[in-house]
Amino acid sequence: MAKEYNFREIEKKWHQRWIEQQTYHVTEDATRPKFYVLNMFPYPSGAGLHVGHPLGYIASDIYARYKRLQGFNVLNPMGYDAYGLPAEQYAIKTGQHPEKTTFANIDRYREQLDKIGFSFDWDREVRTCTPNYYKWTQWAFQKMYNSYFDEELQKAQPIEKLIEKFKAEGTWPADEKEQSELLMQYRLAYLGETMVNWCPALGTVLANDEVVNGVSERGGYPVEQKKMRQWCLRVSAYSQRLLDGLETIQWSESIKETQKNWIGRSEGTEVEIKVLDSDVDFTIFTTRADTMFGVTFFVLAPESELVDKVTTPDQRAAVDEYIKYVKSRTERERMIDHTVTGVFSGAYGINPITGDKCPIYVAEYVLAGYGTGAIMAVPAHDSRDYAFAKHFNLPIIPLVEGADVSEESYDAKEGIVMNSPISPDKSVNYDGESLNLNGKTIKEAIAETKRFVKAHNLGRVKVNYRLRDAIFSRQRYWGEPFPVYYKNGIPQMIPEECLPIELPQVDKFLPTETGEPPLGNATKWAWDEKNKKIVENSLIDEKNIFPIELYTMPGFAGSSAYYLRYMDPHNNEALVSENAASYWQNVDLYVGGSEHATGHLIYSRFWNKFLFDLGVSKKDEPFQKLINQGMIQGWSSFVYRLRNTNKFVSFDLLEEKYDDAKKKNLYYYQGTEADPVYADISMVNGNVLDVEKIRQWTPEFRDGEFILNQNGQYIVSQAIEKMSKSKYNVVNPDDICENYGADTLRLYEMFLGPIEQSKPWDVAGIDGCFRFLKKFWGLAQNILNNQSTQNNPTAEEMKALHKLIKKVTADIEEFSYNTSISAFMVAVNELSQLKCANRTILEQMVVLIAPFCPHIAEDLWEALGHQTSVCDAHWPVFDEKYLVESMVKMPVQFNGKVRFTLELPVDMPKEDVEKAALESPDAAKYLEGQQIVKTVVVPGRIINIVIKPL
RNA sequence: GCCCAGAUGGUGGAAUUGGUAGACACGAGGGACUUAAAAUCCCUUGGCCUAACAGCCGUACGGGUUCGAGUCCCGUUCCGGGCACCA
Repeated sequence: MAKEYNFREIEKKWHQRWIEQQTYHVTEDATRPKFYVLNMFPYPSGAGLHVGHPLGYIASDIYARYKRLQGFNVLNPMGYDAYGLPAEQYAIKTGQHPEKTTFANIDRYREQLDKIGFSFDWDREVRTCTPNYYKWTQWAFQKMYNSYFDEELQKAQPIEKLIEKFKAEGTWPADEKEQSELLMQYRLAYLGETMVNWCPALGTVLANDEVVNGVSERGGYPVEQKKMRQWCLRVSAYSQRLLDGLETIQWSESIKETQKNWIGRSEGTEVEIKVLDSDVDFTIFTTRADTMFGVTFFVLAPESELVDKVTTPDQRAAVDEYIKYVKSRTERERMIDHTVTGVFSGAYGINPITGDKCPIYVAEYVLAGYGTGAIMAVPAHDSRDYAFAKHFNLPIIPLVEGADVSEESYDAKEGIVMNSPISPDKSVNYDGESLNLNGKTIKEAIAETKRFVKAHNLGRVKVNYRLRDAIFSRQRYWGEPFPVYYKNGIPQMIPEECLPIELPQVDKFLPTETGEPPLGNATKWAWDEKNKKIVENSLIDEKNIFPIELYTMPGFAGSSAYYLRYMDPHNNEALVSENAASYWQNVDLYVGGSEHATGHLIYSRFWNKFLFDLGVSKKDEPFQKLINQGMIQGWSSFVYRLRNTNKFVSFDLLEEKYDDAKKKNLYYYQGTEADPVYADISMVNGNVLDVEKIRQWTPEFRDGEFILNQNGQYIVSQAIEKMSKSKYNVVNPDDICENYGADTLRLYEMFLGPIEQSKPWDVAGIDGCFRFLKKFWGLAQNILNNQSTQNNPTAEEMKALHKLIKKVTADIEEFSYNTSISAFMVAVNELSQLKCANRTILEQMVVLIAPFCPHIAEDLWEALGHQTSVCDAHWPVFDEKYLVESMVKMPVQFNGKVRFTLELPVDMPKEDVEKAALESPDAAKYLEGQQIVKTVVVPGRIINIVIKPL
């Protein structure tokens, strides 16, 4: 009697066995090559795992298991990004300590993850909020504080070197405060008085990547610009290295492109501009040095310090008023509204190339934070300058032959230069040379102008980056505390041997009444410098006892170097030991969402490059290959409530109108507008709502009146959206494990489509994967129960097997798991048809499927008489000879006919191909007793002979 | 506006990278087994025209290169992602 496929029993058995035998425990092993597979670790949210989470974990687990079968020593760890806003907000609401909820969520995650059968080495788990982990986050911060970026060496150096340099130059100030201020301009972690994104609703500052379209990424609250003293990381120092590094790693083009845009390198020229009748001068930055002859005005950013110096007394009032207006506008308003505004400063700048005096304006379209905060305006060839010139009626000088600038500017960087100069006397002579660009291409003209500017000391060639330094402090409780105290307002690092500085207990997680961050609520948060310990605030005397920093670190602090900690998670002496770092090097395969392109993936690369400069990390780039798994979306369902009533109307009864102003459809029922309300997907079958179920769901529906369509059904509308608790469209993996088993879940998630693609979750296809596993199990049972001693696989069996080995191996390497699963389905069908009874074939099949379906593989492996785990088997090696032994490929049945393919020499003429094919002994076998319906010859390659029985 | 990636049956998606378009799966239809259902197995399933064989048309749209194009080139439309007053 063949055993049934009882996945519940099988999976339970092997989950236990894996724990008992420590199957996934990894240690450094110099005799084997390493392979490091990593998933972006999750933030443990209260909603638990949904079916989208495991997608990346399954994909990487398959690869990890595959690599292990190939003989690699594979590190495949998992942990938790445990600091986060939701836990803190929950704490504010309930008073429940964030650690408590976070740990409860982690337990739930772990339980769910364990069901899916991952090969994680849980001994290496990290949680960013535990002191033995964040000790090293604090440590790295202190190292950054004590380092600067040496432009010449292009790497971080100890700050002492810089002090020595200043001393040698004689520029080292005697005053301690001045020393601190000077060094702050160089430290990689520094206190900076900068414009920050301040979010009043969240009560904290945000990094640039945390602000989307002028509102906070989390919650969508307004964000304003505010000048504050904050900890910052000098990420911008590494701009060039971050850019160069992209060339050395295997990431998708689109994500590299996103990072390139974010870093925003632009090569240009800085030119010094003298202000007429004044000793003030300023610098402008341009990438279009060729357009110097077309400058008709200059523009300063409203926030620029130059505005004050340049403004003439008679324009003072107008300028002040304009600045006031600019300050009143939020970041969001400035982003959406691009109407031309500006004011004349009263001053004139002298164009060093033409000698012309041009008015200096102040306008908000010039940004203070980029370049020098001052530009030269060339209205003919820049659309923004053009709009400004038209508005203020300023001259426009075209510089490119054939360019029509009567209606719009000509921004393209193509064409032949003219009017440069417009007449010989319009080009200033420097040391006997004056610039003439006429007749040159724009490219040549840029190069020539750069040379000229440099040669005559009018400015310099300069590379600018858009990448800004990262704001590194947050006014929150649930984050890493800074190991910093203040002595007379000067920051001091708490000695390294005293780390970690543990997050203090507070009774309230809100800011204090005086507006201090939540850590201001701590009563024991002062530093005893002499005794090197944390003491009560009340003891602060500014002599021996000093206040400790109240800010905490942002979310990306703990997630920036976690991959290094996995290498050596229990080490108390170092972030990672020399030995472990040398062995594991860096992550070979990193799997995670592309939404981290300008956040985590930049910070992590920066952090790693810094640690690389320190010699702690062994590779300049942390993640060699990156795969971005797509999002699994959910089907959200909506019911429609008539406005200001408790009536819900079936979707097909509603009238649809498009609203131009809101750019969306509005719905009406007998003239009353109906508003969509989320309905939980568990209450919807197809697109029909279970009215009784929804009545029991929440009070708002209980007494609702449901207006049904003529079939007596309530139809919902559906939309594909991101899976989220608040959209009530979450599908949970536990139910699938319960009903089909983890192996089916793993198979199905991979079978859904290419990993990198986003797709809506749809259970419809899951039966196909489940059926396949049952078939495979059935085939295996037949083989295992076969008593015959003959043990030689037939040529056909070997062909089916090796076709599979070839396909699966190639597909796994390319992460094309869906097609390799198809190949399995074909192979199992073929072997079933061949009535395969061979244990060797089965054995190899089991190894091939082990990465995908580890539970069933383990069970069959054991049934085949093996004592060890299938994880320690060897990946089958493909052998060409089983495929080319015959010229005839496996015949394919279709439409009641049989089709087969012959491979023939490439350069054989068409007629000969046909003749050779029909006469070949291989074909003869198949052609006997058959009628040839049709032959199709693909020149020089393949011939298809379609046959049917006579 | 700029940059990137896409568009293939009723559906999810294959196609050895220029060589039989639609693998595999879902769904649908038909059949077998069964008292019945579930489960399982077999057949059909891009469109048109056919009793059937055969034939014609088909990879968003319009051109082009090629013996041969889903794949390469030019143009258009649509969807997704990133950046967005960055000089």
